[in-house]
Amino acid sequence: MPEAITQSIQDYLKHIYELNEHGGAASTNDLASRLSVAPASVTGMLQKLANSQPPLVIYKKHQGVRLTKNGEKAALEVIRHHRLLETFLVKTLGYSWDEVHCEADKLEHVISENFETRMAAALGNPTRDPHGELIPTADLVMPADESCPLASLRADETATIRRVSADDPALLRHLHKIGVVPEVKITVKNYSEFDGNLTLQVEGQKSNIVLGTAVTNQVFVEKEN
Amino acid sequence: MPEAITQSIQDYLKHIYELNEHGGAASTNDLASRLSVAPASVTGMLQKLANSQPPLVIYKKHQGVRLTKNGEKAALEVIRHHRLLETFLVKTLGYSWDEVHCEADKLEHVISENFETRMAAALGNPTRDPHGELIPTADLVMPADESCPLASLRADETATIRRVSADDPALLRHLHKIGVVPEVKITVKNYSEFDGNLTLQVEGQKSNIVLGTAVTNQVFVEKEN
DNA sequence: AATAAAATTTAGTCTAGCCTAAATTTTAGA
DNA sequence: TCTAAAATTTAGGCTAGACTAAATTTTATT
Ligand SMILES: [Mn+2]
Ligand SMILES: [Mn+2]
Ligand SMILES: [Mn+2]
Ligand SMILES: [Mn+2]
Repeated sequence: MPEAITQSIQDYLKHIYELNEHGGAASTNDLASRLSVAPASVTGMLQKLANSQPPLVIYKKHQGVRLTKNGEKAALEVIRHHRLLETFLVKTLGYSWDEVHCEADKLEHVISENFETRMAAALGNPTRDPHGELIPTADLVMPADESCPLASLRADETATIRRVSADDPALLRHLHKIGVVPEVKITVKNYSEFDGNLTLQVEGQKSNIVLGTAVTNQVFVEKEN
Repeated sequence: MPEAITQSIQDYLKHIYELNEHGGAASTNDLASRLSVAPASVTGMLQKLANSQPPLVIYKKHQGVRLTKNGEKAALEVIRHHRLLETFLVKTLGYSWDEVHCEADKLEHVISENFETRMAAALGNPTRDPHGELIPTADLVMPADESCPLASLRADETATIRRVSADDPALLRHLHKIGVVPEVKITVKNYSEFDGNLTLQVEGQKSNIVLGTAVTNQVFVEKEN
């Protein structure tokens, strides 16, 4: 009797996936703040997910959680929905890339497999969403990500922007305005060792721009080979 | 402090609206069967809706409920979402008219006003959904319905099909196959006073068809003037 | 290694929305 | 008009998923 994967559980799994990608295990507090829920509530849910049949996470007290294979599949299902929806909203309904996140966050739990399939086909089975994030395949495999943080580049390096890992609509609008969007080529003109600022030449833009690490850590690029 | 209109409440209001349209007040049992919920649960919810601030229904024990103006607006909001979504699914994602109901029933609670507006614009502000049902306007007014049941026609009368008020996918597929869909002209060739069967000539179809009252009561037409 | 701070868990509550069983009210038929 | 059936309401309970406050464990700092 596999227990129902509710909307709430889908949100937990999605955020655990994203936290697992970077650091190792996902901590109670990180989950609480991402989910806007009290830490005690997270503990309760993690215990439930760990004891569900089949288990969706591996949980050891005070040491955070990791997804099991089952939990990962369920997470990738939601993430695929989310990223396909974002793409669909932009391409089909003319949303801008700073508006789509909220809408997709609600729709992702509600669409059927039929909807997913039709949407993917209508979009030509895209591999990235409007922010450049990779879309898990229909059989729920996350493609390998070859990109590195823009912050890690130094003077004279050239690279192509692949993805912007930011939710903040104001930042997204700003980046769009200065041309910092996926598939655009950039060249680092200067690196400041004091504050980590990068001076960039952006393909298609007249003047150079300077970005701090708060921004350059959220932009991911692939270096020229 | 206007209380939150949850997904569950939206479903209650939508079904109360539809029951109010036909008979007068909506009964506990009718609501229970439409919502697939125990009658006792309906009673509990009706009391809550009647006591909410502002009240969404007028409820007198043992006499069913009617929507208040506030309740009607909330119901029309959901119905507008539902019918626009059905239209969108057919026009944009290639769904057939027998598939859309389930999907729209989930999405109707989740889309934003932004989504609604963009969708309506993309579709050219349609006035009817794929089944011919009228779509409430953006300011939540339900257009007047001029149609009457096909079952009320008699021999030699000619009419245009306006809407098909059926959920059953199998029936919808059948009607589609025999060309009984909105905006098609039909002529009654024969009425059988014994079983109420109608023999119809359907515009664009080679041979006549015979339909029983179980079907002709769900098809609505406008007579030739 | 000791201790203060931070993170996490436990314990106890709450609410929405459902349920069943029993009681009551309405309605229809003789 | 009486009575049986149908409809509805009341009473009492349950579960998911949240919360707060208090207890405990881990981590960081001296
Ligand atoms: Mn899917
Ligand atoms: Mn995205
Ligand atoms: Mn609306
Ligand atoms: Mn419809």
